[in-house]
Amino acid sequence: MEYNFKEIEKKWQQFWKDQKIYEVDIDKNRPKYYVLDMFPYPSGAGLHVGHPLGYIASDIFSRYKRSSGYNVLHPMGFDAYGLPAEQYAIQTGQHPAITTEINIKRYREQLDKIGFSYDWNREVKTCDPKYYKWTQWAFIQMFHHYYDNKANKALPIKELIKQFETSGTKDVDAACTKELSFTAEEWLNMSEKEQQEVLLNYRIAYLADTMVNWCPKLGTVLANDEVKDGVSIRGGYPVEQKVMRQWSLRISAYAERLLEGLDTIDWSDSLKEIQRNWIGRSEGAEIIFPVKDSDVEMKIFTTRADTIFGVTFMVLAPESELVGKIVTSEQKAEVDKYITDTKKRTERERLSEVKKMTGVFSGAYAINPLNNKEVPIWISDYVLAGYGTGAIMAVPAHDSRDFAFARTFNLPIIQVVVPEGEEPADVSQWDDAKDSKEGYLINSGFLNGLKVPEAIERTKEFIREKKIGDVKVNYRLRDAIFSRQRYWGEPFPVYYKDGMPYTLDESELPLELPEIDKYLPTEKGEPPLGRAKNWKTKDGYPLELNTMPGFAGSSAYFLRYMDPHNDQALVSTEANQYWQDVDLYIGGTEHATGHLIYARFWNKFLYDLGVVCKPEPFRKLVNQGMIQGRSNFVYRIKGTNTFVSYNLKKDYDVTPIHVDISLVHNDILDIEAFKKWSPEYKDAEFVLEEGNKYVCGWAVEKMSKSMFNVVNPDNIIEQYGADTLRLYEMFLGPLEQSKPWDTNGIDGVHKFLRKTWRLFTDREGKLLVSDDKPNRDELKILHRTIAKVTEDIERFSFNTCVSAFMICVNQLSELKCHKREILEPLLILISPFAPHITEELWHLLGHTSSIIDAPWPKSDDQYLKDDTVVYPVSFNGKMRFKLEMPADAKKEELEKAALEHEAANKWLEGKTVRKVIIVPGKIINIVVS
RNA sequence: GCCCGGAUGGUGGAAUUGGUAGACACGCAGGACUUAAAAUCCUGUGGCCAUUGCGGCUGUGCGGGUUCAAGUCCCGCUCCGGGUACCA
Repeated sequence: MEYNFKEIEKKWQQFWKDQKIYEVDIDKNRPKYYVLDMFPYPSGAGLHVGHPLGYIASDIFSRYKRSSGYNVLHPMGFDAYGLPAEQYAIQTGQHPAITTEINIKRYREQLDKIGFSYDWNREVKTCDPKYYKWTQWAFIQMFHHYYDNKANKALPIKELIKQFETSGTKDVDAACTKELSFTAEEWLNMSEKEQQEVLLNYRIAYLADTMVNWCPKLGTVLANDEVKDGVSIRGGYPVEQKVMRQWSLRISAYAERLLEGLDTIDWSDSLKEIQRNWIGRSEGAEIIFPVKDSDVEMKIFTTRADTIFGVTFMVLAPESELVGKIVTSEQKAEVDKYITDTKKRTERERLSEVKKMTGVFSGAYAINPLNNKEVPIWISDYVLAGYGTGAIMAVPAHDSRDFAFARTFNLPIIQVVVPEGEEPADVSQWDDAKDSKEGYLINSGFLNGLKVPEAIERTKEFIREKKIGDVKVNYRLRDAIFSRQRYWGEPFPVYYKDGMPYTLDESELPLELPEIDKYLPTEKGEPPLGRAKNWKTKDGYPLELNTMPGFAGSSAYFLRYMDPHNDQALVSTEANQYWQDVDLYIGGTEHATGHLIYARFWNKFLYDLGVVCKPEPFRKLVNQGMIQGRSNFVYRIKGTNTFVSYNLKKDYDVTPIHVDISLVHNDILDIEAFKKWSPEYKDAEFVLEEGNKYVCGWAVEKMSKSMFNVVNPDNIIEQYGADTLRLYEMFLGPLEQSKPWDTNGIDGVHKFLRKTWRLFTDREGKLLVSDDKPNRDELKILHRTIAKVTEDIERFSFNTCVSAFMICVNQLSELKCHKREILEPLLILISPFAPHITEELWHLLGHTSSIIDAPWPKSDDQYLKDDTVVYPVSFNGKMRFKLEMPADAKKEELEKAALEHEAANKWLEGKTVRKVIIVPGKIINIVVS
């Protein structure tokens, strides 16, 4: 009987399902281990071979941990809300819930065929009301909490109200949108509406007028991580800046904790670095510059307070509130025009014209508090309203943007830092600002002669003494815009009374997404929910029309898996205490600045509330590399329907066109199939090369439908089986590396499985396995494999595990070893990688329970050591011959044996031995000259 | 620009702490079995030179260095990939 993967895989997948093998529960007698995959967004295209890479790795690890005695939680679900389903709904009128359900079903079928050990009983879908009830619940909690900087955690907003009632803002130190100042009396005299407005300034989930990324084409605002290079990540549509009243989450309050937490978790350095950059902590000073002939003060943030004597002008962001207060009547017209002009520029235009400086003089002057000099205040969009105070002191000599601005508008430049080993230079000769990280100060009054770090300290002291500013830490991380003007997302549990937002009572959750007639904004320009009939509370108050963004549903799903059917809480204390946190999270690095920040924030908030017991949700995180596609091209001669083969194309003017890789084998085009592929090519003609072949070009690109290079796992499974797919994806190379999909090596791993099979049965299907005692050689092969594979799984080196299996099976085949004592442990080792074939053989050996619960074999040291060591003997570092010696040979014996070996003569002749280096068990190196 | 990765045969890759570079697999070449094919098995396979034999030289992107010994460590570059960018 040959290895029949089709029958075997179907049979055992059914068995696992029937026996509920993968369902887990709290078991206090066993340690827990939580292995999580980033759940997929179920797109219409289905899974391609890139998706399962991480899933296979995590599945191997889960099975390995389970076999090692852990109670393993390994769940899966679907990130089911999102833009593509809604865009599709707009085009077809089909309800996104229907397409989403169809796509999920297809994903599920594809996943099931690969043989994953998911506990599907714990499946979550973010669009399921039973699930999003808890997304809404968390939002309500955020609405009713504020961030207390003294306690350094979220506290109930009731506490803040109490403080307002007794002492106003006097002792309040809370994260807020705008610094407010009022007395208890003033607070008590405010109307309810005014009080609510004040509270929004402190709530962790708050509504405020903020500068947002507005994408007209998608008809919605986007968060910072959803925009790149001035266009939306989904769809690539232009994005502009606009002030809108939007929900935001005060994630910036957690910036420091999000940064510090990185030091406590086991993530790749690159991922941590991306998050650190995104959080963007910078230490500096806030300094107040009074405005001349006015009581307005200009507060600026700088990391280089020491260069303050080099300030020759100030710059305000066009959006800054100060602009209106300081602009002089003579300059007003010009300033207004500039502001209108900058508003019209899209984010993309701003970015593409980085080098071109624009700006306008405000007419006002600021006074440098250190030397009392007057400097002009300019307005320019190179200063961002959202960072720091939206105003800067410009030091053109040492900042290239300020330098460019000064040159454009002919403003003076004063050098204040001279780099080590240089002389003060003539600034008019410079073509860029001078680096000022190291050096000493000049033209700087009391700072003259000081080194940069000393000067920074002195300036800070001075600022504090004179009370003209303060030392301050700034973060780049902005609050997360949380509203989307979209249909297919979680509704906010919010209604409006007198224009102010209030949350629904928890008992009214979930607030279900209503049906609407069209998935488009209303005529009045309201979001799609404006079309819903009766979209109001039972008391008649209108409900929020925005929905939540994609990251809402994925921010706490890892907690829900711990207790997915609980309708009383997001997660019970008992379940959370047991499962605690994710021990291993595998997923792509593309979520570094989105999901992985939001989820950490969300978790920390719940930690502050005492809902969860761990401050960090993902203890270890491994990024799997991308599997890229290998695309093929045909070359059409411009203006014709004639295609020219790859090696002849240089003689023609051609356009490369992607061709579906299923029409190409080893880069040779199947011409007939190509003609049938599209009516456009029915009458195509071809210029062929030698052998009448049409050779295609190729490139490694992203795997995507539009490139016609998608490889579907179902086809591979059909041809080779799931076990081969699993092994091959691992064999391809290190998990974390990106690599193009190429089926060239797949025969090798398939052959390996057949070879493994043949250790157990002969051609007729008769079991060959015997109960004979294994000899030392066989035990050595086994135990070395156990040691190697165990170690390699622990360090996520799955590709080397596969080669270790191959070596082991090759050696056992050579020895014709069919002994149970060897083969049984070997099966267990292979089972996490190839669960189906090993389950079949396991049962053939007479077992009746699943191999997944067979205890992981332990290697025995006595088989790992050899009695002898084959020493490489080198002369001056070059290996010349090998010498077999007893493992316990002394250094002197080794030296003697090496020097007396006959092969050594040749290398010793006419030379003097200077030194002999012996590393026992490793190497002998003889230094001669 | 800045930050982080990476570069090893025809190909994917291995070498975990500085200690035999190229494991394992693909591909290729030759052979066995077979009427034939498939399947399977065996041999060879970095380059150059010598092949009558032992063998020798060279070789991990480039240039230098440390060391008895460097793919691995240090310095300087080149190229590729990723992140980020008027962040003061």
